[in-house]
This record gives sequence, structure tokens and C-alpha cells, in this order.
Amino acid sequence: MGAVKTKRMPRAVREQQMLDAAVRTFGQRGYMAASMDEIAELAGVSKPLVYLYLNSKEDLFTACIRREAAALTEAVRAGVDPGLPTDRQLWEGLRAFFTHTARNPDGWSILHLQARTHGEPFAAEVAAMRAEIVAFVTQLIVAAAREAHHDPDLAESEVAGLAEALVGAAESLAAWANATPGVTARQAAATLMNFAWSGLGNLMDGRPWTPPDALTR
Amino acid sequence: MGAVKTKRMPRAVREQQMLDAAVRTFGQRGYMAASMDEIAELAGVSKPLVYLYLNSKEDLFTACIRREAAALTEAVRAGVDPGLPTDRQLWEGLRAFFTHTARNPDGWSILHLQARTHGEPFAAEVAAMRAEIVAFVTQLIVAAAREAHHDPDLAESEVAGLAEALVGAAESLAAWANATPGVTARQAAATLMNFAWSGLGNLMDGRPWTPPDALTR
Amino acid sequence: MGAVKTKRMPRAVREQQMLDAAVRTFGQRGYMAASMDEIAELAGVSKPLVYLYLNSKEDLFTACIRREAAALTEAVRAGVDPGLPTDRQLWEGLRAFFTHTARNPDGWSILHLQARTHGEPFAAEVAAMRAEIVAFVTQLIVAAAREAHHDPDLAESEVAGLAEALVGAAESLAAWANATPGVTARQAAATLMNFAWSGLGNLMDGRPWTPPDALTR
Amino acid sequence: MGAVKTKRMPRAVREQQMLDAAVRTFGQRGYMAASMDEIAELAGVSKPLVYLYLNSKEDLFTACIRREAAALTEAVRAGVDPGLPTDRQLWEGLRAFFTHTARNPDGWSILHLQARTHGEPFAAEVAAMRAEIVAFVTQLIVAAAREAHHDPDLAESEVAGLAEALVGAAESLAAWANATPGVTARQAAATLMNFAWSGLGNLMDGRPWTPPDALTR
DNA sequence: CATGAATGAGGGTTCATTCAT
DNA sequence: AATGAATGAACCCTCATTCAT
Repeated sequence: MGAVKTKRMPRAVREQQMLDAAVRTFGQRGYMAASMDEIAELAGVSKPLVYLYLNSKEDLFTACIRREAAALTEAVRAGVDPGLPTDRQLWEGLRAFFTHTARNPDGWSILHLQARTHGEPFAAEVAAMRAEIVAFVTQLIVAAAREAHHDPDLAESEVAGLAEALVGAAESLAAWANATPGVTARQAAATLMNFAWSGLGNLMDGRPWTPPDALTR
Repeated sequence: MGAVKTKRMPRAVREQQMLDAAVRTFGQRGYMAASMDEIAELAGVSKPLVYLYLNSKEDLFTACIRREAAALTEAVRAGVDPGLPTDRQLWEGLRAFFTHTARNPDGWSILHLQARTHGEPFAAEVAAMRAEIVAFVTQLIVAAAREAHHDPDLAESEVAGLAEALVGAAESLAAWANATPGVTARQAAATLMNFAWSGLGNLMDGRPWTPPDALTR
Repeated sequence: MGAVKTKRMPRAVREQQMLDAAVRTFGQRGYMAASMDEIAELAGVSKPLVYLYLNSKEDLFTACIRREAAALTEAVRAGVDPGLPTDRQLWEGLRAFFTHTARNPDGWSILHLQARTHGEPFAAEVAAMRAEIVAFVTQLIVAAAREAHHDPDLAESEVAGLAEALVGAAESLAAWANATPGVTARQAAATLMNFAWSGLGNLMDGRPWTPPDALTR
Repeated sequence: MGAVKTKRMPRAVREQQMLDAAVRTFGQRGYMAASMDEIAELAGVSKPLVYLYLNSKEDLFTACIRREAAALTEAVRAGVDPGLPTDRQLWEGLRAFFTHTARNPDGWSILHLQARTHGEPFAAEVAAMRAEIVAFVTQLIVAAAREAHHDPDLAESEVAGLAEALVGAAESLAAWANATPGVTARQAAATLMNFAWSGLGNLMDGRPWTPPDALTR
């Protein structure tokens, strides 16, 4: 199970191996239950080397959070074309999000569960990333309102709640999709678009939101 | 802060004191960081008594989860009048949910964060409760579809995803409402109803969902 | 070598056993080289019990210092009759000091070497005891000067230096006497009285200080 | 603060840099708390080089002790003119001693505290130096006795004790003088000469020992 | 001459858990 | 019904020391 024990690697490489092992261990065992011993073994190095490079369990976990947060936000950013209409942008972002979380369950566990459960300084780290995503969604909603130029009264606090609800729904669906066999990232994104864009009321009335490439795939 | 040290209490009473202390400690410190020492002290009893009554840390935590899960589902059930139309039922349920979680932050922390973060057997315990709530929501959605008798093809898996999204959004909003000063349970429920029932698309077009008692309060 | 493993002792007794073991271990191995494992084993208990009662290695060492310092100052105080003339008081005090340090080499090692070598907060602890002894000696010197009513100019800073020198000489002689076979506490005290009271110059001229009970013993 | 990192120095120079760093680190942190890492960094070299040149922490510390012991004895020797009368020789020796220890607090800490606190083989190393100084003092006392040709019976063991007391007092005063602002090496030496040569009894009677150059300075 | 990479061994500390009363 | 006394096991972390280049 452990990495092949290759000796004398340059520091940068070893550090990535350690982070890989740490993300996996933290993601599966949880922050507190993960032991530095296990991480070191999985990384194929001795414990002192982990401390030499990453300083402490806390620092190591923080490094994991940062790496995974950066990877996730980057994946979403890369998946979105800012030239598209807002609903299309949201659709693309959700697809990228569900795809990335499905491919990195351990990283997602760290961001979604572990970091939030174990207080400061970890919660702040992940809150920063979350704020970035919420801001992106907020801006999409505001843009949509402007496009529709119908409801100039949409209060800021109201928008904040909506963005929070949307992001929360996405987070929950990610866990659900990961745990439910047969649910693809695409399906999860479609479900959420339907739910978020059209609302249950309209769905009931037979007016779902339609994926833009429904015909081609 | 700890309970007054009264001696020779009947078992049932002592057990509740212990669970109170445990919920508070687990909720604030987290499952792993909470120590049996602290719980026993907060409960005002000696450690062996905790073991005599509740067996182990794991069992104690499981008992906490069960108690809090039962309290939450009961609160929601009690808040809903099954004779009302579906959207009204959902509205009442959400209000009850946000009210209960705001009043029991430690219990909510246990259910929402701690139990899910620390794997089996706790995750299964809380998953059972969640399934109950998802089932309730699912049934609401199905009933709504029947009322609208428009879309008999609404696939079961699709409904499951929608329910999941709705519940996830609610969970996230609960944490957000607890952490954001000035957001009441009522407001959180209204935001979520808007989002879930009308959808962003309709909101943008000026067709929000209207709280049933908007005029009276 | 370790104490007989007696079970279920009252806390006060166990604590003294632990302090005994700790004084011996710290005295012989030194503060840093002593391991809590070794101390626990010598005390005949498990390590967690040592921590339960004494908190930490630092606290344990501090407790040792306090106990040994109290024992030493008490021994000196008990040996001195404040009604006697000053040189007699000094003589009795020195005898008590050398006797006590000879009988408690580990305690003396802790006070004289270990506590001073390992910085704060230990140095302050032993400095307090030393200040007490220096104050006692200073007061003797001042009293002697008053009795001789010859030198009203004896500056305070000068007296401080003399007291320091006397105490330092005593400390050194204690280690020397312990390490040199055949040197008794009595002889060490006599040598120091000679040195301190008469001075080398007078010794050379055949005017030593005479122990008060030279004839009787 | 660390030495400038100059490369490719001859071995002898590098060794002195290492010893400088080691003396400083051992003197300030203590033998056990000092880490080879810190010493190497302060010396501006890599750790393996320290091992290459000085073999082990123990050997490095021993080398420090030897160097500082040699420096101290050499300073005292250089300060004394063997042609002078014995009290003048002692006076000069003490001045040299207090001056040197005041200027080399780290070295003095190593000799006086660290080496003695951490057992063999270090204690033996510093004991050798101490024996040399005690021998010097002993010879002074014997010479003084011969000059006074009064007490040919001054037993050898008695002289040994006196020398020990004198050296011990000097050691204590050195630490005291270093720690007490405003006390110069000269004053410390004068205090000790007074104490040792005239004795408290004569001081009280107004017969102090008079520094030879009291008039000129 | 010099070092980046790496580790075996051990130390302080904490915790869930049990025994004897 | 209740507790004071006690521990096995594990965890985080550090350090002196060595290879391979």
C-alpha cells in the first residue's frame, strides 16, 4: 500500500509525496485520528523527515488544506468561460466542481469535513476558499438580476443567503454523489441546476431548466 | 459552570446529566478532543460512573447522537401540519428546523459536523436520521408533483437528488444563520423557500415565493 | 533497586515516594538526563500516575527543589541557638549545614548544581533559599561588627560580598567534603570557621579560631 | 549574529569557529539543551562537518572545556608575578581570575556549571583544572606559613581544606560579581582578599587586609 | 573541503479504561 | 450508587548521528 521506498529524492519531490500521503490519511482517518507515523510510512519516509520538511502536524494539515483548496478553486475557474450567460457559467462551474470532488474524495473530505470540524486555524483557512466561491456565485446571481432588470430590490443580505444556500446544496450533493453509485458529476450538476435555477415550483409545473447541450449528449 | 454535585440520584436522572455534559463537551471540543475526564467533571460525577452507565466513549457519543437526532426530527415533525398544502408543510418544517438548530448549537454541531467527520459507526447513526428527513422531503416533492399532475415522469432518482439538495441547502444555511448575527430562523427559512420553490430564474424575473403569513407578520 | 511495588496507597504517601525517587534520579542523572520513565519505575508506579499527581517534569522538579530547600534551611535553623554569640552561631549553622548536605547528597546536588544550571524557573526557586541563608549570614556579620563596635564604616555592599564569599566557600566545601573520604562535617565546619573567622593571615601567625568545645571532644 | 559564511577555510580556522559557536551555545543553553544543529548553524557550517572535525557532541563539549580551562589557568598564571610576596601573588591571581571570568561568561558557565552538572567524563576534565588551581593556592598558603615560620604543624589536610574554601569562595564570588551590576573584578578580588587573609574576626576589629596599591588607585 | 538527505531511538505527555472498595 | 487509585498504549516531537555525493 505504501509508496515504493525510493531513496534520496530532492526535497520538493519528497514534500509532494508527503502531502499526498497526508491528504489521503487525513481524508480517510480524520485529522485527529491520523497519526504522523502512518503518514510517514505511507509517504515512504521516516517521521523525522516529515517534521524537518513540514514542521508539525498542524502545519502539515494546513499545507494540505491550502493545496487542496487551491486545486479545487483552480479546477472551477478553469471550467468556467466568463463570456457565457450566467446560467451557463453556473452550469459549467458546477460540472467542474462535481467532477473535481469526485476525483479527489480525500481532498474534498479535508476541505468539507475535517478542516471545518477541527476549529482554528484550519476553519479560517477553508473559510477563505469558501468565501471565494460564494463571491463567485454571488456575482453570478447579481449579474443574472441585472440581465433580467426586473428586480432592483433584491437586497444584498438576501443575495448572500441565496449564494450560501446554493453553495451548501452543492457541497451536500457532492458528498451524496460520491456516496451514491451511478450518479455522475454531470447528473449531479443537472439536478442542482434544475433545483436552483427553476425551483421546485416550476419543476412541478413542467418547466425545468434545460442543459445547454441536451441535444448533443 | 458544572452541575451541582448532588449525591445519590436515580439512574435515569444521572444519565441525562451525563448526556447533557457530553453533548456540550462533544459539541464544543469535538469528538476526539473531548476527554472523558472533562465530561465526567462537567456532569458532576466520577469517571467510573460514566463507564458504568454508558459503557465507553463510543457508546456515549452514539447515545448523544441518538438523543439529538430524535430531538431534531421530533421538533420538525411537531412543527408540521400534515393537512396543509405541500409548500406550506415545507415552510413549517424549515422554520422548525432552523429554530431547533439555533437553540441547540451543540447538538447540531454533533449531528452536522462531529458525527460525519469521525466515520463509522457514527456516520451511519446520523445518516439514518438524515434519511428520515430526506424521505419526508421526498414525499413532499412527490405530493407536490401529484398536486400539479403535470409531470408524472419525474424520475425517482431525480427526486432523490432534489431532496438531497434541499436538505443540504438547509444544513448549510443553519450553520450560516448560526454564525451570522442578525439572521433569524424565520429569515433563513424564507430565503430557502424562495430559493427552493421558485428557483433563481423566477426570482430574477420577479416571481418569488410568498410566505403564507406575509401580511400578518 | 526500585521500591517494592505496593498497591493502592493514599495519595499523600505515593506523592512522597515519587518525590523520593525524583530527588534521587534528578540528583544522580541531572535534570535533563533524568527520564520520567526512570523516576516512575524507581517510585514503583506507572508514568501516568506521576503526571496525575505532579503535573509535569518541570513541576516535579520544582517540587523537589522546594522540598529539599525547605529541609536544608530547616536543618540549619534547627541547629542554631540564637542566644549564643555570633561566632558560635555561625559554627553551629555550618555544622548543621555540612551534616545535612552530607546526609542528602542527591538533594544537595539538586540545589547546588541542577537547579542553578537549568535556568528559570528553577534558578529563581533556589535563589530564594540561598537569599535566605545569605541574609542569615549577613545578619551574623552585622551583629559581630556591632559587638566589636569598631568599624562603623563597614559598607553594606561590602558585607554582601563577604556573606556571598562565606556561603560560596561553604557550598564548595560541602561538595569537597562529600567527595573526600575521611572528611567529616565537623572537620569541614572547623576548617571553614578557621578560614572565615581568623583569616589566612592570622592562621599563619598562629592565631586560629578555636572551636568552643575543643576540650570536651 | 552567526559567523559570516566563508567557504573553504583551513581546518584549524574552521575548528576554532566551531569551538567559538559551541562555547557560546553550551554556555547559554546548557550542555543538554544545546543542539548540534544550532551549533553548526552558528558556526556557519553544515552539521556533518562538525562531526568530521570534532567527532561527537561529547567530544565537542570536552574540547570546549579543555580550551576554556586552558585559557583560564593561563590567564591566572600570566597575571601572577612569582617574585612577589605570597599575599601579593594571591591578590594578583584573584584579580586575573575575576577579570577573565567576567570577560568570558560563557566559558565560565561551561567550567563552573555545565561541566560539573553533567557528570563524567566532563566533571573529571574540569576537576583536573581545578586541582591545578587548588595546588597553586595550596603552595601559596604553605609558602606563607613558611614565611611566618610560626606554625610548622599546619597539617596537609588542613591546608587542602583551606585552599578548597578559598577557591570555592572565589568561584562563588565570580558568579555573584557577574550577576551584580556595579561590582568590578577589582572589588570582588579586594572583598575576597579581605575575607580570606584577615578573616571576619579581624575585619570586625578594624584590621582589614590592605590592597598594595590602595594609595595609587 | 563540504553538504543535502535521511533515520533510530527515545522523551514528555495524554487518554480511555479498569480495579478494589 | 459511587469513587479514589492506577495503568497500557499511543502520540507528537526532537536529537545525535550517518550516508552518498
